Amino acid sequence: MTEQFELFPAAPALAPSPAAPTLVPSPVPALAPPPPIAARFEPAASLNQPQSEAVRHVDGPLIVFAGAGSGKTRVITYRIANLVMSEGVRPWTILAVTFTNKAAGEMRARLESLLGAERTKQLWIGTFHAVCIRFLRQHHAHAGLGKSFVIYDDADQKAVMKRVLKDLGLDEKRLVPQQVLARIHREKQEARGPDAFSVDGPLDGVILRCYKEYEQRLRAANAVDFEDILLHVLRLVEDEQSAEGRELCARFEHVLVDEFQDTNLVQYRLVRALSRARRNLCVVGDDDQSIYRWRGADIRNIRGFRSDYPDARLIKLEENYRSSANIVKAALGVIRPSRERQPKELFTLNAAGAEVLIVHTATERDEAATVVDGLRRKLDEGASPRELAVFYRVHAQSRVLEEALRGEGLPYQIVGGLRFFDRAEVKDLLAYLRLVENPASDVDLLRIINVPPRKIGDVTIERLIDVAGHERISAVTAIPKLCESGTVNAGARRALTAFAELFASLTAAKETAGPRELAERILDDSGYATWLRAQDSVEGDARLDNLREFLGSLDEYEEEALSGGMTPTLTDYLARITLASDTDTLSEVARIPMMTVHAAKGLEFEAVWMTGLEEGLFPLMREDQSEDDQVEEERRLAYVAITRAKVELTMTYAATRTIYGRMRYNAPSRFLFDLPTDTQRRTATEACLDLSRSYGSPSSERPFRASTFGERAPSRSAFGNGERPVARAPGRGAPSQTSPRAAPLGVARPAPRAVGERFVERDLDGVHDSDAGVVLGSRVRHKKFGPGVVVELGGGADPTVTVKFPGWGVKQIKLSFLTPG
DNA sequence: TTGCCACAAATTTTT
DNA sequence: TTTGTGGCAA
Repeated sequence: MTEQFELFPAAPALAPSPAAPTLVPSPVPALAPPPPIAARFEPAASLNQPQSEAVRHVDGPLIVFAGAGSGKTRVITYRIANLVMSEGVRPWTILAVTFTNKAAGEMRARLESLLGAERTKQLWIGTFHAVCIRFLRQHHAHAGLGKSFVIYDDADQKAVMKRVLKDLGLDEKRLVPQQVLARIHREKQEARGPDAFSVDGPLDGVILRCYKEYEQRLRAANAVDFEDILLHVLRLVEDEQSAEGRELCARFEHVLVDEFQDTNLVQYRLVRALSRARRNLCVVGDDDQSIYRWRGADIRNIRGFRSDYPDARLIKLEENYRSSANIVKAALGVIRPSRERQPKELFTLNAAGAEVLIVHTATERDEAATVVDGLRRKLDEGASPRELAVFYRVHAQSRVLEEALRGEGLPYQIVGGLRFFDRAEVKDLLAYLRLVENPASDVDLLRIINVPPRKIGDVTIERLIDVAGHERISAVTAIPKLCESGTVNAGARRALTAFAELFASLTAAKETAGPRELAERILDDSGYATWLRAQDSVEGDARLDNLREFLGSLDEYEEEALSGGMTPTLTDYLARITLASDTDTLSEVARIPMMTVHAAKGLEFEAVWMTGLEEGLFPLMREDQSEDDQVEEERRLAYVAITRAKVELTMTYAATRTIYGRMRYNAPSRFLFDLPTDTQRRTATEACLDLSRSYGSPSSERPFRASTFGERAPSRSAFGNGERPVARAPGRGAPSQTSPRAAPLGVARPAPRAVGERFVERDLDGVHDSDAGVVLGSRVRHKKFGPGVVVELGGGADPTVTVKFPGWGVKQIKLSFLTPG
């Protein structure tokens, strides 16, 4: 089963260390001799025609539309190998930018086997952020930054913004820090500083003030946020006056950008500038897989590339080697309704393979049990856990799935979610470390000045900030001043002095101790470890464990740095982990990966379970944006998810889903209707059938049942062939895919049953809409309020829905008071 | 100043 | 549902 779709022998498994993902190589030795020009580079595996062209086109701009599973990574790595081996391009003049650290690590691993470790080390490979950090460390002065500037992550940024709002006397209720930040980030992603901020909306004036203040505070703290990392470098390379900037732009003979559809304006301008000397810019991407618009990615970069580079060579990779024909067809069915696409058509020569399985389930628990059954079946067939994957749209869905897997004793790993480095105790320790490294960082001081509790209260802290603000000094240096000023009482003064002494001793220790030793001293001397131990609780112990793990990651980092011939420094380590994500650290351990669809980008699995295929959840809907734009991106997201699967794909949805304590009735996702009928097989679980029976037959006179789907779903309804549902007797009609085999019991299930019984092959007509004919967006009518639109679906025996009535506002109404409108 | 309690809110995706 | 926040008493 596996070989059929195997592209090429698996790349040697290079385990990136969990804490410190591989970044870009060590600085290039200026005197490195040019590599010997080897015999013309011939890739071991054969390339198809377009792939080969993309590898060998070496002069001038190039854009490659690489469909899902079309061998994109192979093209990029071979292209680089070809440049170095056949064209004699010096490795350190090649810059390859990827989207994730993981992708960079994989590319590096593959190149090592093609080029050898030495030459690979000299290449510039990394994410935009990783690469720009390196530039920025070199040219920090141009950006007005100190040498050991720190990177503020989301939480830090939020803390800064909270203070800004407070100090500007703004009401936190009216102006949410996160929203102000979101707006500012949008500005920054489009390379607009406060001076270019256009004041249009009513709140814009205030936001501009916040923006200015925020920027100023970051600068004062010698800190940058994620956008700054790129912006500072952009300013440098676009500065014609700067010799450093000109040098940077002249330095690269070839620039390659992977996942180009997900670049934002700043990133695009960056690569334009960095490649302007030779114009050897190669961008690779797929507009159908653009899923990061919400964080500034501009799909026009890829769609409009040729208007900026009219002479660019355009190559399309349209043959999919990864997935079965049925899966490719399903993916095409989902993406085809998309409005604006670059013309291209994915195809495959692979066998049809199994049909895409669609399972209708009763509840999210039932759904989870279904997934568990499927997973177990694959494992019994001999699949390795790492070849399987469970996807969901939002993290909130993961808990129920986790419980189900744990209940059945299946090993799993959540990818993404709460990052290890986001845990409170780890962040505390990090704050100490960063403060020692960079005493100007006030957010870090405020985070830990009273952690563990050392009797420095809010009042004292406020005074401290006042003093710091007045004197225009950092909060740390303000501590002695505050003590001298006599405005605080003796107790507070003692506490402050003790803290200042602690800080001084740690600063002194930094001179001699490495990062690891320093971290340990912090835990001991600050009383943090003692404090946790004294709590004597499960949580406290878990936190101690996490901190131990953190120390372990420091060990690993030090080891790695030393073996690479570099001195481990705190600055370097801190930058690494701020830019690391858990997706980078998908471990080699045999566990079933579970992740959001976003986290799945760029990965592939033998068998995939997509869950929560329901209107409102996938596609996920927010009210504040136009629906069309949202659905377009959700559609691409579904396309990405489907194309991750090589051999088997299962999609599930639940008739009722309890999320955030509220039960909701969801209609099946519109994407299910877009799947070609001849590539799919539909089933429902026993529980689901019970549910539909208890709600009466599909022909009951509940309002809306017939009309609603007609409204939303395409006329080519995949479900509506008019056949009445017929449940087969348990045990008899088990679909061929489910092996008749006893499954262990979860607590929720009453009695042992054969796995096959869960699935009853049948047509779903009527099941999905018999209970809640209303879908999100359904038009309804109320006697008093007139016509309205359903914005939320409620549950219960007498279902209640939330309806927006023009002129009346949003009301919660029992379904029985509404008629179709 | 701390720690507890009650209440409210907010729930996407991440370098 | 969980998580965070604010007020209050000790």
